Amino acid sequence: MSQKEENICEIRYVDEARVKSVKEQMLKDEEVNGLSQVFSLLSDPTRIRIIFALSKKELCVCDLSNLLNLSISATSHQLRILKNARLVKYRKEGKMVFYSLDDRHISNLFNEGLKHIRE
Amino acid sequence: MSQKEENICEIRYVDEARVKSVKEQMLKDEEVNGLSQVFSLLSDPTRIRIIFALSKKELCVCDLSNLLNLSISATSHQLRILKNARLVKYRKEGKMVFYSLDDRHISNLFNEGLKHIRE
DNA sequence: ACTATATTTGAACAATTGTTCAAATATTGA
DNA sequence: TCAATATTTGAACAATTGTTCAAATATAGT
Repeated sequence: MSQKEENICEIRYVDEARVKSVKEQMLKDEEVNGLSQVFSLLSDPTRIRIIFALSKKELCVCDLSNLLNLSISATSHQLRILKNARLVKYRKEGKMVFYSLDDRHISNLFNEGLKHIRE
Repeated sequence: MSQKEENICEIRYVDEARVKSVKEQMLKDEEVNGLSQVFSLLSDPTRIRIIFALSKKELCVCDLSNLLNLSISATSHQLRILKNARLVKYRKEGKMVFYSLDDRHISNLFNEGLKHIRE
């Protein structure tokens, strides 16, 4: 985040008014970080497949692992990340833990992404 | 991507029908990769700010660099990534290069993300 | 209590990525 | 052609991240 001042085009920029105008509308840091976090969560292929699967059905770790052809450990690690971000919730039934989606916004975001790539 | 078979819950999974049903609806690899790429592009704070800025106004590299308080080099690197992904386009005017958004889907995705974090 | 099953967790490793620095292009005006 | 400005590029470095492996919990049945 730190950089030398002389490297930031401080000499003369072309349209000061334009820069100022955009600067005033610019997103707050917390908004930028929030966006970054959500998009990061959705940027991993494994998590994408998990979210898609859970959008269809509630599944236990073992079923998910099988479905995704992924080790149980890796599946669990990713589920924890999604759980911490409150994108999924879980329910215990005996030894098994069932996961399901826990965010009504995420499907919209996800589908908007699908729309984009299918164009 | 490679893992030992015995680690993938091959012994017995609980609801074979459920797994099968989801498996049949599962996203294609290319769709997963496509989604991953788009969300990755949107997951970096600097690129988020660039996209937001360009959604307001066409800007040259120098102006953008100034606006973001980022080195010109770093700005240019990120612009190239966005250009390669066809999210931004550019226009040369003398020594200067002006960038602007080049994807009508991206604003929707972006705004859906904003909706999510603002909830 | 003991065993088997289901899941979680921590450490380590490899791969990816964003920024910096230095050098290279590109364009304009003198 | 020379100097100045605007941008691009490549290499290197640090930081982040996803998977694996091994070990730890947790739960149920015997």
